Amino acid sequence: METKKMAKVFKALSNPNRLELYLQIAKNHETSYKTYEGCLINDITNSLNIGAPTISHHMKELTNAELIFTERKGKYLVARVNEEIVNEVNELLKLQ
Amino acid sequence: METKKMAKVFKALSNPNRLELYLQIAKNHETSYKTYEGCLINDITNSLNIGAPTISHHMKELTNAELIFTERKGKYLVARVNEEIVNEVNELLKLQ
DNA sequence: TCTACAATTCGATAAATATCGAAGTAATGG
DNA sequence: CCATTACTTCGATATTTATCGAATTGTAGA
Repeated sequence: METKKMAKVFKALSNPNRLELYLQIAKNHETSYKTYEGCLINDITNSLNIGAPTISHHMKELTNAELIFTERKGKYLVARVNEEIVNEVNELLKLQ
Repeated sequence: METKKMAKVFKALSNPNRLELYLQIAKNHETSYKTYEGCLINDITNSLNIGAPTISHHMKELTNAELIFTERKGKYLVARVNEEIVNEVNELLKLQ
């Protein structure tokens, strides 16, 4: 991948609250690997110390960097990590 | 590592020019693994399309995020990646 | 249909940031 | 010493960004 796109991914992870948001989405990915339906954003909103508009903004950034996919389930928003791009990041940062 | 420190690392990599700078330092790390003395910043300055003051600023950001170590060799500045922190980043991003 | 809840949009604002040119420092080699 | 080269510091600026409150949209359930 080109540097510019990668930089965008890193920028998406560069804000503490947004990184926390991403990590919770990724964590949920792990814990419910088999029956994975996605992570409920509403749960995260209640645990992070920022308002809903800001969460919404951060979600857009993560989506825009293609780190996650989102989908509406009824009145809830669910998110899943984009494994492919995360693997690319890991490749880029791997030493030797 | 705490999220806040990690976010700082990602922020350091979030600018295209600075990411390029880091990647060149990391690449030099690979190619001269045995006899590694560090990467000459002057070579990079000539290959990137930004001025010396900006390079200097970016170097400070990378250093501040502890992604690299720098050392003066005569009139040149040399840099080496901080393997430890890069490994931590990889751990954090690893899926499952 | 009314209420409650989840999420988004909008507009505003304070803070951070990338970049530059000019001037300064420091080291090298004549 | 003097000139050259490498890098840093400073001050300025235009742009981006994180966050908020208020208002809005959308969904579910009574």
